[in-house]
Amino acid sequence: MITPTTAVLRDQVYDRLGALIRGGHFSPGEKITIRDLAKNLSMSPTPVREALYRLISEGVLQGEVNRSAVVPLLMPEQIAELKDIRLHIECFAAERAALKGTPEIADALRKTSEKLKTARAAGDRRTDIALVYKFQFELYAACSMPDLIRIINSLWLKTGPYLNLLYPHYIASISAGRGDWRERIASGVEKRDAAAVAEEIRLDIDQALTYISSIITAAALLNQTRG
Amino acid sequence: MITPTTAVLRDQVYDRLGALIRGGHFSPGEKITIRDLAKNLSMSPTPVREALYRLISEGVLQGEVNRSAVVPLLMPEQIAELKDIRLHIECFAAERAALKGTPEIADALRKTSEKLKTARAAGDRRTDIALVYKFQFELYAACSMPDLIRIINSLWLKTGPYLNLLYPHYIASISAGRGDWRERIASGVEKRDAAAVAEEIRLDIDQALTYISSIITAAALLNQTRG
DNA sequence: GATTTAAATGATTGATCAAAATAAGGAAGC
DNA sequence: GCTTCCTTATTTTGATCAATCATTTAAATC
Repeated sequence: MITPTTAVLRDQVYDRLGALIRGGHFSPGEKITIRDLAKNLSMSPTPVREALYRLISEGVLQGEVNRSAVVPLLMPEQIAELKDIRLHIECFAAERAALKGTPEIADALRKTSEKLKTARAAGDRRTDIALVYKFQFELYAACSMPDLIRIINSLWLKTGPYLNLLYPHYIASISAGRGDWRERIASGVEKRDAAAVAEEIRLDIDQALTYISSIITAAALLNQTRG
Repeated sequence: MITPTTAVLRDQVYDRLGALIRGGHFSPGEKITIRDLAKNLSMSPTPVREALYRLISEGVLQGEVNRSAVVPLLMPEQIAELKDIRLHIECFAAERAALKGTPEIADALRKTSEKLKTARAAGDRRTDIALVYKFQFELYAACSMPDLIRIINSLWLKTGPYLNLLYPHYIASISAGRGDWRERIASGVEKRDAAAVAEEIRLDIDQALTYISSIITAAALLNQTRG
């Protein structure tokens, strides 16, 4: 997992918060205050504020001027935008990664995929989500484009708070419907079949974000009815 | 509007630095120190450090731990990566923008293009570069995808320090060779011809960054010879 | 040229300021 | 009498600053 223990406090905060957000530990609409977080992490407010500033500047968190940071409540249109962007950028990264694929990378992907199956079978959602992230970024890292990885990372942080919506129904239906698509990615990397790898990524992003969008829409309708 | 300047100092610093970087006012390899900049801007080091942190986290500036920020010296491979990413993302944005095009947007683009011609004819490089930026982001803004705009903005900041290399030779040869391509973009937006608009953007990015890359390579060879 | 010392510089802290959210109180209206 | 709304005071909280600490660069000395 990508958690380099940097000496610099603000980066530590950024990494830890990022892991929490990616893991779906924050709910949309949740408020994050500098002082509370600083107290929890036993440090002064400054590094915490700097980490939050970075997340806000990336659009991961939302922050009005002189106000707390909040996890954004995304509308279906914003989910659609994220889907659109992720489809283009991640399929691109997946293609490039596949073209530079090696047996070693394919093995690493298979190993991660196996661990993921184990965690999923055990119902360990935390590990599950972490390994989903690990698998995909092991793939993307193969394209050796750090600027691109950074962009994708930021996009994943934006979808992070909504990942919980996928469990358990969507996840179950997917493993029933699409079979072992991570294995197909691994073998695609082995064979350097860029189109096949990109197509698997495309399906994953498309289906997952479509599902999330429908849940959000349904919830909005329900709230409207309630009043 | 009374004060278009953001109330928050760190954002002011970020905006000002960003404008300077985009305008090519910083040279690759140039060092930026917090205290100097803070003194120049008459403020304490804190907001300056936060703005620099943001630029570093975006990959616009380079910063080792506990070291000053420097404008990165890009190798040809890194320019190639930037070109690759920009080609994919900006062509995507251009297509979407064209699909949502209106006569008003086309008019605005034409107006900016005319101003650009005037500045270029007058040899006003500063205005020239600013208007090149304005034109392209007026186009991209039409797609109404704020997350995408943010990504492209960060990519432009990375190429900013190398824009000066395009003047005056490349700029002259382009206006001779490709004619009024910005007018073709404007009319493409009018006709909602996504493919045509994307193709013009593709050519622009491809040619400009290929040129920059060749200049860097040539300069590196020269330095090597000198020893 | 290597080692030690001094200066420069970034990171972190705690204090202070300002703005916003919240709580409290009271007046007006039903 | 009760509620509602507005005003005011208190508290919370973010931004900024200045001081301190730690590290790195440079300067100086041997």
